[in-house]
Amino acid sequence: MDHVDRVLEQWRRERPDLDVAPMGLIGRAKRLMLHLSREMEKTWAEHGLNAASFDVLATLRRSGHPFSLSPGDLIASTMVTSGTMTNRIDQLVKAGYVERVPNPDDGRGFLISLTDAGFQVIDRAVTAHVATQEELVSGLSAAERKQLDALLKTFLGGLEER
Amino acid sequence: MDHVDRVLEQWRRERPDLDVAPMGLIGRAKRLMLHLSREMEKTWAEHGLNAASFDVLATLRRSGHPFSLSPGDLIASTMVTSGTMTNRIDQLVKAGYVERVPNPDDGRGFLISLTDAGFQVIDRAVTAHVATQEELVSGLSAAERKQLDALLKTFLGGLEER
DNA sequence: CGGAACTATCTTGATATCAAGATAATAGAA
DNA sequence: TTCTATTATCTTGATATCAAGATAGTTCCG
Repeated sequence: MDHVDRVLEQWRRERPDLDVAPMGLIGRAKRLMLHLSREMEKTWAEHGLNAASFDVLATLRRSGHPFSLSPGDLIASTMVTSGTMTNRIDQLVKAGYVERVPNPDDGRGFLISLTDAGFQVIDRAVTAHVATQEELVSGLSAAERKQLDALLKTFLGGLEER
Repeated sequence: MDHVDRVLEQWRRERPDLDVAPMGLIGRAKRLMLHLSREMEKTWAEHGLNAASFDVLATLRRSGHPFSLSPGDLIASTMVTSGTMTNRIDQLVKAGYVERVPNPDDGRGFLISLTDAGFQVIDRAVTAHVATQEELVSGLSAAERKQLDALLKTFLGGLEER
């Protein structure tokens, strides 16, 4: 009997005409992400980062050498608007973690490039982040993790193929 | 090979020292919630609501007669700060969906009470919302839903019991 | 009873985000 | 080439949120 069960119980009493099973599923997923996000946020904070800055730096880092992507590439990877990305990049430039260099192939744009400091901070942060994630999933057995991952993939696949 | 698989592949190439399996699981859950949230938002918008206002009105509605809770109760249910709740209530008062009445048992506080208009809008909105959720989970079989719900409950239980 | 500690809510100031529009450069058709 | 449509990015204005502090009322100890 968790929080979601109590919510469903209330709805069944008040609106017995509704089938609230999908609400339970989605409600648990939402609440789960809330917990996970808050825990991961702590790890990022230990490295002076937050979800936004980690997201951008990690995208650059994992893209491999020369650790440079256009704002447009970053927007596509991170699913935020252009205004949001401009703001994120401004802050990372101010922190000295990335540089804006003119895009040699397109005079309208820039390439956002990890600095040495940026590379170092994200490499340390991602190591800690992976350890935090391992800790967060430690309540599930290996079999459960595999099963859950497969179900999430199926679910996500149905939504992304539209 | 979905978006998350591509991210993991990049990390395995760049940081083969890291075990990124938990990142895959959490990444899929996050991306799933992003899709689900955006779809549910559309339904709320059709009723002039958003996630915040739906959240408050639904909490009042499912609490049952007399559809009144204190701001403190609403804060506890919705996991937001007091400043956020004050703002949400202000907007709902302005929209005519709730009223602030002095709490007869505690002179410091108020009770937030659904108006008739508020009751009607949330009752219609929640009906549509449940239909949207049913549609969103339709890519999973009944057995898959049950299995997923059980795994999420286990996962969430491990995190909430701390 | 009187005052210290606590509680409920609101206020303030800062931040992140988005949608829509502005700006500047590129690409493609005639 | 030259004009138009498109694209990449930044700017602007509005909104939601949070953390920290202010305010007013309640509780409880002595």
